[in-house]
Amino acid sequence: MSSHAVSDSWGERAEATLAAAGHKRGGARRAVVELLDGQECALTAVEIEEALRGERRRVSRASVYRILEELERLRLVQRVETGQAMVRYERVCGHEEHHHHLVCDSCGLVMPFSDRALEQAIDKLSERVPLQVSEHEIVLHGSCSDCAA
Amino acid sequence: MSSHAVSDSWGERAEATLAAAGHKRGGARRAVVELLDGQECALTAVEIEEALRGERRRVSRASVYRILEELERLRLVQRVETGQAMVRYERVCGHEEHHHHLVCDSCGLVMPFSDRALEQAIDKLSERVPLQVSEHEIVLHGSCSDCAA
DNA sequence: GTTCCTGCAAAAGATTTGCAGTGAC
DNA sequence: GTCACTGCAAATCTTTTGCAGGAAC
Repeated sequence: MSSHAVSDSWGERAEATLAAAGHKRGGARRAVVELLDGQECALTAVEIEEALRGERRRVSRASVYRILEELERLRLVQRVETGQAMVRYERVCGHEEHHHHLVCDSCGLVMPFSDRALEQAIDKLSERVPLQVSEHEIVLHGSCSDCAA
Repeated sequence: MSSHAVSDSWGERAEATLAAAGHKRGGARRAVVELLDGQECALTAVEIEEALRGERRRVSRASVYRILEELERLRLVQRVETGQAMVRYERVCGHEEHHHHLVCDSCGLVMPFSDRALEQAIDKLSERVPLQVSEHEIVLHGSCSDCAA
C-alpha cells in the first residue's frame, strides 16, 4: 500500500470533523475511529465490536451503532450492502482510494477492487439519469478462489 | 444459457422450473409468481404481501418469505439491496431486460435503469478479478426529480 | 455545572422457524 | 395416503432507543 500525498490521514480528518461538529472526545468513539482508520475494507458492527474488545477497549454494541451513525451523517463513513444480513461500514476516502466490493457468496469473504473504466461509465451515466446522483455502490457476487476450487 | 425460443414469459418459466424441482402448485406461491410476473421492478416482502391482500388473495408474511427464498434458490428471483432496511426482490429476466437501480434517499423511490457501457465495463472487469463472478448489483443513490427540486 | 458520551436493558423491525392443519397428486 | 404448502405464533437476529451514571470541557 503506498499512500501519502494526502497530508491528513482519514483519522485526523475524522477527529477534526467531529470536533468541528461540536463533539467531545469520548474513548469509545476514538477507539472506533482508530480501528476504522487502519482498515482498508468494510466491517460490520459486530466485527468492530469484537475487534475492539480484543485489541483496544470494550465498546458496547449500542455505542458502535451510534458512533457509526454519526460518522455516516458526517460523511466520514459509508455503508456497504453486501447482501449478508448485516450492513458493513468503511471510511470514506479521497477519490484515489474509491473502491467497490467483491463478495464470495460461499464463505462471505469481502474484497475491495477498483476500476477506472467502470467509474467513467458511472460518471457518464449519472448525467443522463432522472436522479441527482450523489453516490453509487457496486457489488460483484461470485465464488472466491478458495471456494471455486 | 438457453437457445430455445424464449416465447415463454417469466411466469411460465417460473412455473415450469418449480414443477421440475418437484413442487406442487400452491395457491400462495402462484399468487406471488403472478404478481412478480407483472412487476418490472423490485418489491419488498411487505409490499408483496400488501399487494396480494388487495388484488388477489391473502398470503401470510411467512409464506411470502418462504416463497421468495425458494424462487431465489432456483434463480428465478434476485435480491436487490437498496439500503432501505428491507430487502427487495424482483424476477430474473433475460439479458435484454437486465437492469440496475436508482434510489432516492429522500423519499425511497426506486427506479430501474440500464446502460450498455456499464455492462461492458463490468464484463471486462469480471475477467480480471479474483472472483468467479456470477452476478453484479449496481445502485445509484441520490435525489429524484421531486426531492431535488 | 452543563452538555455530551456510554453502557445496559428493553424495544423495534425484518426475517426465519416450529408446528399443526389443509391441499395437491 | 403421502408429501408438499400454508398460516399462525413464537423465535431469532440486527439495529435502535430510553435511561441513568460518568466524562469532557
